[in-house]
Amino acid sequence: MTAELWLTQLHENGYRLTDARRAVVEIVEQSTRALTPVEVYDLARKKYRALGLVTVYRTLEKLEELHLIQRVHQPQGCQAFVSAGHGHQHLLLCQNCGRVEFFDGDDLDALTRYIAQKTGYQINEHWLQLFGLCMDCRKN
Amino acid sequence: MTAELWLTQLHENGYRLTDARRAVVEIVEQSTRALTPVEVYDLARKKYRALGLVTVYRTLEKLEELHLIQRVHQPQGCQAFVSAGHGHQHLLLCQNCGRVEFFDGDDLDALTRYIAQKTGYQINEHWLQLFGLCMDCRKN
DNA sequence: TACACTATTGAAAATGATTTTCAATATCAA
DNA sequence: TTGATATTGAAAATCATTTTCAATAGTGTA
Ligand SMILES: [Mn+2]
Ligand SMILES: [Mn+2]
Ligand SMILES: [Zn+2]
Ligand SMILES: [Zn+2]
Repeated sequence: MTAELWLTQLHENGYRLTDARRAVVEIVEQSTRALTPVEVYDLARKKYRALGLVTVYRTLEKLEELHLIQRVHQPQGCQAFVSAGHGHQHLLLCQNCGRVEFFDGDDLDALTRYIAQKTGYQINEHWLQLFGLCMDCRKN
Repeated sequence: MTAELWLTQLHENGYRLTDARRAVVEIVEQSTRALTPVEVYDLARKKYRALGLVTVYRTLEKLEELHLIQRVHQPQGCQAFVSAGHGHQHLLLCQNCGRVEFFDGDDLDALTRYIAQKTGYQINEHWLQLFGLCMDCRKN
C-alpha cells in the first residue's frame, strides 16, 4: 500500500508516473530483502515485461534521492537496496536468508564522547549494523 | 617496520617474496588513509616502476585473506583498504582527509540482548563505524 | 477529448572496475 | 646452480554501471 505513497512522492517531485516505475516501486517497496538492480529487474519484469535494466538503475537512483530506499552494505557486496528506515534507525540483517529489519534505541552518546575525547576527533555520525539469524532461519 | 612482518606472513603462507609484493605491502602498510587499488598502484609504482595493476589486485586479495588488511565501506564507495585492526576494533574515519583510526571499548551487549529479545533474531556480529573530523581537519 | 511539450524509455554503445588468460620470467628449495 | 613452478604484466574478457539517442508515453492545457 505504501507503493502508492512512493508514487505520490515521485509525482510530487516532478517525476512522471510510468509503468516501468510502477513495476520497480512495487517490487522494491514490498521486499523484505535487500535487492540488487538485476534482482529488481528480474522480479519487476514479471509485472512489466518491456522493462529495461537501465530504467531500473535510473529509478533506484531517484528513489534513493528521495530517501525512499537506501543502499545496504554487506560482506558479499554493497549494491543492494531496501526501503529506507525512518528517523534514526539501523539495520539488522539475517545472514542466512537476507531478511532485513530496522531497529532503533541504540545509545552511543557515551561511547562517542569517550572516543572524541580520546582521539581529538569531532564525531558527526555513525553506522551500526547487526548481523544474525532471523527467527525462521534459526529453526534450521 | 611492520611491512617486514607482512612479508614474513606472506612467506610463511607459501607465497613468494617479489619486488611487486614488497612495493604494494610497503605502501598499504604505512598509509593512514584507506587506499583504492589504483591509488596503491600509483603510489607503489614510485618504488617499483614495472608494477602492474593486476598484481596490485592480486596482492590485496592475498593480504585480505591473511587478515593483514581490511576493506573500508564509505558513502563514496567500498573499494578501499587499510591495515587491519587487531582483535575487536572498529573504524573512525575523517570525512575530510580520509584518515583512518581504530577504536575499541564499545559495549553493545545490552543493545544486542534487547534487540534479540525484541526481534527473535540470534545476533552474531555487528559493524560499527564512526565518522567525523580529525584533529588536523578541525582547524580548517 | 485532443494536443503539444518534453520527460522517459529501451537498445546499443561507452565507460570503468575487476578478472582471466597466457607466455615470459623470477623465486626458492634442493 | 638449477629445475619446478609461482608470479608477473599485457592484453583480452567479463561484469556492472552510465551515456547516447531516436522513438514513445505522460501530463497539463485548451
Ligand atoms: Mn545510532
Ligand atoms: Mn564492537
Ligand atoms: Zn533468515
Ligand atoms: Zn582529517
